[in-house]
Amino acid sequence: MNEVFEALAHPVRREILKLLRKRAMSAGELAEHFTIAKPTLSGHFTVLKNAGLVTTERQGTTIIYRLNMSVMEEALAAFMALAGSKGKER
Amino acid sequence: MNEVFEALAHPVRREILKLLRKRAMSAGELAEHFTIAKPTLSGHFTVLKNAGLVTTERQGTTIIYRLNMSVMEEALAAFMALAGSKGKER
DNA sequence: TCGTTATTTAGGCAATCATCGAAATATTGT
DNA sequence: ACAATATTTCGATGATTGCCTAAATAACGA
Repeated sequence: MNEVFEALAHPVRREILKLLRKRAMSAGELAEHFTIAKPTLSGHFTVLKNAGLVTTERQGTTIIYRLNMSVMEEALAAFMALAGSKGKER
Repeated sequence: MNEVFEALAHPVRREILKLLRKRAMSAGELAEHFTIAKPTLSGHFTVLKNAGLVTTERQGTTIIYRLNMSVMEEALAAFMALAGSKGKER
């Protein structure tokens, strides 16, 4: 879970998650939304992947990134445990 | 909000928040729960304070730290926006 | 005012992070 | 086999982080 919180600590990585929330995208498509160099972005992808927040699938020469909702929800639950919300309230 | 996510990225800082969730505590009381040096802990306090996650109040020679629930809830809302939960679901 | 307690600030150091350009790898089409 | 495209890995660099010890600050009581 620590890796998840560390992954969320960078604004670019949070923006990536936000984009993937709408739909899965290739690395190149994601890159169009940022001005930083591709190798830098690729590093961010790796952090998100290691945290389990995204999964990848190769499609020909492109690699599709998609959000891993189950880990996102686990993270949300962990955050709720911190914030004090019971998380089970009707 | 970026400062909040950065503050949450360190396990010691998350543990501090967890402790403060139960009750407000002085810096010294908090320090009893950790093995790291007090100046190091003091640095973590500063990060949490700058993020708005905690507030302080001096009581004589001790300084009381307490959780700032409103910021915690804002952070939770921001997280929900990422995780895709609508946050208003019954 | 002096000594004690609580906490923070200062200074230094090693490790990690974010970034880049260049090079490597993988896949597809010709 | 080669060229083109998509993406990652490598290697370097400057900035930031986390940690420590020592010193400074703040408040109190004798």
